Amino acid sequence: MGKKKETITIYDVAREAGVSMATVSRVVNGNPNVKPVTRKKVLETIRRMGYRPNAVARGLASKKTTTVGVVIPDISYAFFAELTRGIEDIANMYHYNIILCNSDLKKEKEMQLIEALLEKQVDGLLFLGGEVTEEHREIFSGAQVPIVLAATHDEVDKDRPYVTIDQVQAAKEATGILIREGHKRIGLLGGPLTDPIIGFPRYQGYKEALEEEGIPFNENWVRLGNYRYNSGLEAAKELLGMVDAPTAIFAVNDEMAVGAIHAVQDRGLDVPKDVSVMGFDNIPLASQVRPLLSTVAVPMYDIGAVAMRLLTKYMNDETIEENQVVLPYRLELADSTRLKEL
Amino acid sequence: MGKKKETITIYDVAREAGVSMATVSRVVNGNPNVKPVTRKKVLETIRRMGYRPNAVARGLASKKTTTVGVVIPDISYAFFAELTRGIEDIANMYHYNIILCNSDLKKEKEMQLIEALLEKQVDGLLFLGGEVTEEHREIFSGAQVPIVLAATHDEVDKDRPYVTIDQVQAAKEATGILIREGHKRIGLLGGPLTDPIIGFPRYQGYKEALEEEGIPFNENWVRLGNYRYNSGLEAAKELLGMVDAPTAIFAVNDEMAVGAIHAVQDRGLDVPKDVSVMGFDNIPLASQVRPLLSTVAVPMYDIGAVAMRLLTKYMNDETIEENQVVLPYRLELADSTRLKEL
DNA sequence: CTGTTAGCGCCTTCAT
DNA sequence: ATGAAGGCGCTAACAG
Repeated sequence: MGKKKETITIYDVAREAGVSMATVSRVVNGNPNVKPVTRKKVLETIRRMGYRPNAVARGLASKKTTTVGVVIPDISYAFFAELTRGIEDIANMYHYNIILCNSDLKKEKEMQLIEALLEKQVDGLLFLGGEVTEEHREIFSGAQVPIVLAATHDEVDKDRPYVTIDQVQAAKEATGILIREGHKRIGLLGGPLTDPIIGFPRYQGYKEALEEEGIPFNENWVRLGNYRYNSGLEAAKELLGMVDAPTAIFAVNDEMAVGAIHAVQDRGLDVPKDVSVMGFDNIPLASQVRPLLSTVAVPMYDIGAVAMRLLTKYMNDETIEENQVVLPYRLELADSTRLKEL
Repeated sequence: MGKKKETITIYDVAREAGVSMATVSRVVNGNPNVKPVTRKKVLETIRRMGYRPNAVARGLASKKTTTVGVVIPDISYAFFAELTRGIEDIANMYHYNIILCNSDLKKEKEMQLIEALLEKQVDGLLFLGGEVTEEHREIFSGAQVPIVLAATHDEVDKDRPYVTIDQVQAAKEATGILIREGHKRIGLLGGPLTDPIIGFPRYQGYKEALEEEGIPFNENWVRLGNYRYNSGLEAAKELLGMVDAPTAIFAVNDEMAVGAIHAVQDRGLDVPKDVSVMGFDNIPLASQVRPLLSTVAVPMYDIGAVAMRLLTKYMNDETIEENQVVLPYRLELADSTRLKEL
């Protein structure tokens, strides 16, 4: 493990090949200004000596690391794992590597991570999923590299690039499905209302849908969870235990929605006959449950991919036409609701 | 975005603070050999100037990047996401960052990624989940940094550090549960038998369990999938359609197991009354299904955490007592099987 | 405790 | 098409 063999440098290769460092450097970097014969010779001695370019040295000299930082709430959430896959695929395609950091949505940790990433001279930064506060804006603006938000946006800095979906509208439409099924008592399994990215907007959409259709809004039918299965299960249990229990439940994410389905079933009731359930996100779980979950299909992979692509444009000084992208979502009506057509 | 402000270096700070670069460096790195007054002064001008250390330069000079490479099959698999979380947490604890790469188990891509990671001078490497071939051994042995395997091991190089579980034994015990429930016709939803890490060993365990108990092994009850939900669903459908259909199914991972549960239910049968189902891994999905899935609880997070911890020991030249760790697993008997006690 | 001095390995003009 | 030389920003002896 980790034998300290003498590291062989570009200089060694140059000497061995009878050329200068500059020439070796050119060959390594695919600079066309090298006579084919020379190139061949260098390439050969590189292989023979087992030379491996030192990207750190290159980074110092060229001021580019071909590495981008990714700050994400929690990779063990299916939603973010999917998104990260999109990021990594595109990064890989453009020959970037990603340094992945979990923030757990802790502001202090986020700051720390961003700082560390910038010290490591990443060529760009992707910030996912959390609220963008004044402190964020401060450190962002002090960065000398492009920063793109994914699955979130900045309420204040209207110029900050981002890629996301229209949360309010999607939640509104999802709720609308339940309304059009004829439900009057529609429960909400929400996230923290202090969460300006997911929790609040989706709650907002729910409320707006009710208002628009003149359906009474009942505070008691709103339960706030933490986006996890168990919180959905428990909250739904409470809802179903009420005398005027809801006949439909809109959960602001799929995990909670599946929890709700099971709460209904555990009570001996049927989904969607007795209670309709609508989710949000369309993580794999949505199609790994019975009945199949109706949900808002969020293009998770694409959000990551598009955000990363946008970042590469910044990093390469390409002209960018649209730096704030709102991706389309789609209602995926399956078996946990009764309406099958939009 | 990315304003090219003049980068301020350690030299600028030194000049401004009226000390030498060395002193600033000492302060930045927490070297105790600095008079408190001096330290304070330096710290102050650092803050005032907004100096941010350049980790790339530091890496070149110190030959340490405090970054480790992680090659993983696919972050969108719950199993690996969980594992990665363990890795990242420990990495973070020891002030390392991780460069995450998805290999999709493609050997060529793996080689490429490892090469790139080594060029980036990672201080160590974690290789997850795939087969270790001769080519792997070659590049591993050429690396000047420690490399540890997680959730896999090397059949040939008996010294290569790893952290995993006893796949065969676990599969054997899982199958044993089904046998002790009285089943004689036990189906297997396996992975590719060419996969020496998961597919084959778990198949092996299944077979051994049958043999030991004198239960007939029937080729027809063995279906190989790709570890995904749908492949489990489809394969189970086939099994259930047979005239001598199995009365119990052992799936070598949870996704396929849940697919099997649904295949049974979609057929109007009951789990576990008509068919028992046993999974493997204990990903969150196992407890987000009805009936709750009985499974082999693999300490995914711990595998990642322990592997990373082991790697830090190598990187810091700590004495390490055990460099090949076989973590314990646990049978988690829930509602998809009938046996409740071991 | 603090300063001086070499590099670390490579890129990048600038000559040739 | 190729070589020479000066950094990139920081760490690490080595003096003092």
